[in-house]
Amino acid sequence: MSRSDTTQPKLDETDRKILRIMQQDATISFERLAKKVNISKTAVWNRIQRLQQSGVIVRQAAIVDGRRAGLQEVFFVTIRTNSHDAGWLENFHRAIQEMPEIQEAHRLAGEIDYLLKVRVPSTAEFDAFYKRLISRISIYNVTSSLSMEVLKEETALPV
Amino acid sequence: MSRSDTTQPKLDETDRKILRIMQQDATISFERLAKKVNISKTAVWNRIQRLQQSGVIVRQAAIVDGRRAGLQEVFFVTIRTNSHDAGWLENFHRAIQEMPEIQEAHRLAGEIDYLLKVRVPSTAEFDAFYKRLISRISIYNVTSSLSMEVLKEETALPV
DNA sequence: CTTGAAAAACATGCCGC
DNA sequence: GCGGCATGTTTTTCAAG
Repeated sequence: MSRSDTTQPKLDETDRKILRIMQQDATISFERLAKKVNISKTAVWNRIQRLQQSGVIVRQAAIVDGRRAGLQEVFFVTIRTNSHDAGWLENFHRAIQEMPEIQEAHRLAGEIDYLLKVRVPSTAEFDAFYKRLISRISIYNVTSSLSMEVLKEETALPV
Repeated sequence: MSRSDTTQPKLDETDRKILRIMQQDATISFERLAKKVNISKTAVWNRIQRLQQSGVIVRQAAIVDGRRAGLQEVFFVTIRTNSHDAGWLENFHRAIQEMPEIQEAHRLAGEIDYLLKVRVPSTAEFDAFYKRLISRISIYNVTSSLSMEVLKEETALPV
């Protein structure tokens, strides 16, 4: 199952401190990080190594401001479907992975089957995206909601 | 307004290449990055400096796997309200910023007023969060949907 | 924009405790 | 587990074409 392939390494408070700091600034040197969490440089190095190998730290990345990078609009797309066969699913999964405008895709419990977060340069571009989406997959019911205002968009997790 | 305080620096194709690479791996050295985008090390350095100062690159951060870090569950919370006065808004905004479980918050056009993405260790923890939320703000209608499966969760934007 | 140089800061691995 | 030392690498600034 999609939920079971994730082993959970035990994290102590020092690990979580390291994660909190590195989620805000991954350019910090081992030396300064070591001082902040009150262990040696070597120990910090070993812990980060372990956190990376166990997949807790996925990667270190530049966080880009969507609006300033020319991607002004965020839409949320809810999808209800009636075809739940394997072929439809595979097709749907492939479409999601292949369409870079789709930033997030979740299968939900309840009324709505799927929720997508979509980021595009403009509402006109969203319309083009929408047409491409519905031409690729058969959908029973779709609704698209424009985000008028982003109140919070936080990449750092509360570890 | 909340949408107009974002100036948009012009980005050329080299800038976008740099952003694409650094969104995947910010630990790359200037030298290797320079080779990849076919300009000099110094030029890369200057561009990155400019991208950071103009706010296109917000920061460089460790990307953490929520499940492996002990945050197993994702919920989406839709909110409809009937009180739109300034006091309610301020209170709501403060609650959103202060509750670290809330990773994203959007004001939507249409039926739903607000959409929250909430990340918690367990469904029990979500229940506790939910009670805290509705005790802080008066809400006309709320629905919470559990994400059964994360099909895609991409921090890199398609610049 | 480029090359090249140079100092300071840093990463990395090894050593003995 | 720890601290320190040694090596090579990287960052950052600067000069000059």
